[in-house]
Amino acid sequence: MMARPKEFEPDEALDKAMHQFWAKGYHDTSIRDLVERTGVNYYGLYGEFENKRGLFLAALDRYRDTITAEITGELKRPGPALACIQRAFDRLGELMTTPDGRVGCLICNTAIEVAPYDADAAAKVRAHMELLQSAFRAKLAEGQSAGEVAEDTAIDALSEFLTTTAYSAGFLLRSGCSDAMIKRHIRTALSAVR
Amino acid sequence: MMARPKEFEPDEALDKAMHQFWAKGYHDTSIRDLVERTGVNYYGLYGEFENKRGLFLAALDRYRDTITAEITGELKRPGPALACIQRAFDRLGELMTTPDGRVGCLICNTAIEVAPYDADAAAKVRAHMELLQSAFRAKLAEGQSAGEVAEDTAIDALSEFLTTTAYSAGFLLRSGCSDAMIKRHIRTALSAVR
DNA sequence: CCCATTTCAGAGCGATCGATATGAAACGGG
DNA sequence: CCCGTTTCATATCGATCGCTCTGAAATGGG
Repeated sequence: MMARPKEFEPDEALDKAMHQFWAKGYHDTSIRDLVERTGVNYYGLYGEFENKRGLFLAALDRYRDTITAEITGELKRPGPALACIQRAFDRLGELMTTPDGRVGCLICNTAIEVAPYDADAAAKVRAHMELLQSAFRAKLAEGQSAGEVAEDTAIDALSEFLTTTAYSAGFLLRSGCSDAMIKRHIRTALSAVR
Repeated sequence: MMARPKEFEPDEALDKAMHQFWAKGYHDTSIRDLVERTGVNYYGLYGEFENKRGLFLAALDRYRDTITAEITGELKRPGPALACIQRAFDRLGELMTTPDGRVGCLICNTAIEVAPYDADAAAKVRAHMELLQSAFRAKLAEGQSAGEVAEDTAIDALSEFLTTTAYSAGFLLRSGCSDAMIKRHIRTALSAVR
């Protein structure tokens, strides 16, 4: 039997909630904020997700599947490894400013604010880092077999460094550092690997 | 005329409050938490500092004057610039783990959690970055006139990069990254400048 | 030895938190 | 065209928030 239909699209709602958490963090975002921003009422939110924390954890997954996917997408495109990696960092820089402002990276923010006291959030942060690292690693390995990355390059260490550098960029951007400063930081950091 | 004496030392109380904010962040620390941790009651806290936010801002200053002073102190000691800078990073790594755990850097945490929505906190974060940068810059200039740092080294750019790298370390430590991983990150980053 | 003054300990304030309960509204099946 | 079911919109819950107020306790001066 049919009944009254939902008036919201779960993915759209989750996307809006994600942006709210992204901009304001976990503790400074209230359920009322989420109801306002998503346009979904309490019943809908609590029915779709278990509670505030469940919605937050789902938002972290949504971030991985949309925002982070843009970064790893750049790394999966064909072409020279170094140029590709540079484009990934460029894209990263673009994605960290939204209509809400210079919000940085949701995973970075979560790592600082929530992860130390929430094992599930911490696990998602860690998984996210490994996802990013494996994307860098794959591209470097591809570049190596194509002969454009030196045979003796330590790919594991390098992909790890690229990952930590990407996270640093997210942190610095939200910190209020200028785009120019961040660009300099990344350029200097990447110069260590060429 | 005299009256009942205070039963707490303002600096001690501020120090304990600082550690609470350092570990738990601003929004997840309640006044009751602060009363418990400092051993100072509401009347004392609100008399000494204006309110929760005032106490927090005072804690940021306290952090600069105690913790950060340890880092800049290393940079002010005589000796070869590079070795000195390395020691400063070592000290930094030590200071970011406290009895509360791997708490990272209070200024980094504040930059992420509070600064985007609190102009005063943001100003303190910025001032802190410049403090650190000028300490690096002074040491590099000293090393340059001593002939151990190349004459054509761009000291401004380098001190800026050392600063952003130091902040990155604070971020990575709280993120749950292993000490080994952070050490590798710093070593790789610093290799860019030698 | 009382008194004015300050601090202490904690009760209590209105506001807001996350979460739930309630009644009206929107459907399709019989 | 009502009925069962689900969602919508919102009132409401107990708990906790930042903060203030209240009486008791602790001081030194007169």
